[in-house]
Amino acid sequence: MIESTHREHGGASVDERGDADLRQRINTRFLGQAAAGRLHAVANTRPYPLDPLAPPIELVGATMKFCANAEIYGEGEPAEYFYQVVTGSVRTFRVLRGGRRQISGFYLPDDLFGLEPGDEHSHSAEAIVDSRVVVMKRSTMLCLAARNDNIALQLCAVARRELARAQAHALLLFQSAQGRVAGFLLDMASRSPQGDTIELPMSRRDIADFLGLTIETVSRTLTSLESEATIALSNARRIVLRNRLALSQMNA
Amino acid sequence: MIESTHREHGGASVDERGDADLRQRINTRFLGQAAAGRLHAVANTRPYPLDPLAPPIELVGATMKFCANAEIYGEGEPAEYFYQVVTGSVRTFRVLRGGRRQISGFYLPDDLFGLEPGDEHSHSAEAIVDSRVVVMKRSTMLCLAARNDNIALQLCAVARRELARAQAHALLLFQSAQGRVAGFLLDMASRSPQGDTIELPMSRRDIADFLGLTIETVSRTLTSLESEATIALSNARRIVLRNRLALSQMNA
DNA sequence: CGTGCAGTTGAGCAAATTCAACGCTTGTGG
DNA sequence: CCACAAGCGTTGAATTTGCTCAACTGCACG
Repeated sequence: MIESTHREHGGASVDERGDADLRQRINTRFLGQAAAGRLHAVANTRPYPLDPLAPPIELVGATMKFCANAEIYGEGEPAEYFYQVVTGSVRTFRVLRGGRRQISGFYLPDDLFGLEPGDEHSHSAEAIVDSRVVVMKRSTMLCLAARNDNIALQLCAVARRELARAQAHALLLFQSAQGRVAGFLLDMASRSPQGDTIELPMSRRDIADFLGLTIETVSRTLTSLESEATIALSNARRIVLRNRLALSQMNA
Repeated sequence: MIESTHREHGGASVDERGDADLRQRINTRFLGQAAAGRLHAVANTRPYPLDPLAPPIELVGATMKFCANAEIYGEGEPAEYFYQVVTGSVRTFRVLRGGRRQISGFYLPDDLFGLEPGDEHSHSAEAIVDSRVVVMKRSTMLCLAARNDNIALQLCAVARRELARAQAHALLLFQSAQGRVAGFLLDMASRSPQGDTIELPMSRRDIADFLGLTIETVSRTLTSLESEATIALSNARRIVLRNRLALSQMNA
């Protein structure tokens, strides 16, 4: 009964094998979530049909589904879990004074996220498109880490990777609009399974809020790059890199 | 003989208790350093008199002295050590295409630095003013960590703090010139021992390269803040916060 | 066949950079 | 002691960049 309720209202579902505590938390979280309607995230938050297939549990945790724009966690909440994208994609962000939004990272399949410097989330996380996410209890991981040095060091490695990502982001923000877009495209391409073809899951607004630009500037920069034959825009969400060298020269 | 050589040419010295391996490395490093003369860091790199007093070793390591603008480590070098500021201050940075420089962080007494995501330094580090720095061998720390879970978790904590710092930096870079300067001042004040009075160790160029602005914009913004009575500039390197509220409103 | 949303394009404007000059302090040498 | 060069910081004017506001296109959905 509880499960059917959150399926109708929450935009998130948990596979059957999740433990009771986790399910409880998920229900309390997502019952109130659809009504939140935060900035830029009001549309398309509809119930999502429960996937009958249980996806493989990659680590200690349960797999959850989030439909597009559903909140995974919110800024200020206690950071009790780690997350890993299975399918789909996720954005993490903060909302600044004046309603502006800073997206701090995009997470694609296999990426880990939710590792916060403190005990509570300094960012919010939302699914960009319908996504499956593995949820791991942080205390369980730390408990394992206490018994297994290797896991502790792996956690360390995750933190360091996240640090590298944040530094790369700062590097992007140092540059001109063209440099930022070029760097973003190169990064996305390096994470894309299809080499030079990028399938963007996120909107222009997301890109703009990640790069610290306006959607107009992002759009103009992309069309300018296309007119120079540096990239090709098959459609708005599908970009092919035609001249990586030119892009890297704009970036660094 | 080796020691006298590096004292004359290197701008760095190591206290007597440093182990032989460390001394060897330091000598090879700093013999060639004075001639490097990198961007923005050519002036005032003279020999520094050896301090006869051995400062307390706070962690597993040796204390070294660096005179103003001396290089502590360089981008691309293997990251074999962690560092902690004892006195003075340190900047870490990368040099971008076109000769621009991105300062990624300022480190004041007690701050740890040199924790890199990979096995080699992704940034360079330089003393801003004459400084004393504790140097700890990374492998020693990791070895300790392997035997002591607590140390492993502490290393994790350091990484997470560094992550928070990088995220805060990205947040700064998202804002207007005024917002960046305001955020910078608030951060420096929060790390200052004297409350509202900030004694800046770094030049306008350093600040500009940290905030992604030009020195002119930094200067203009500061004088503008002073004319609004938000801050007072006793002299160029000494700033007093007069209206923290106004600053925080500009920042977030 | 509208309606609504995402994306693009254009014109005018504000913000920050560039280029240039100037003041202040400091250290050097006559 | 003064003259003077060198750095650092500030100020001004012109230019460039990216933003704001607005219109318009294309596509998906009902």
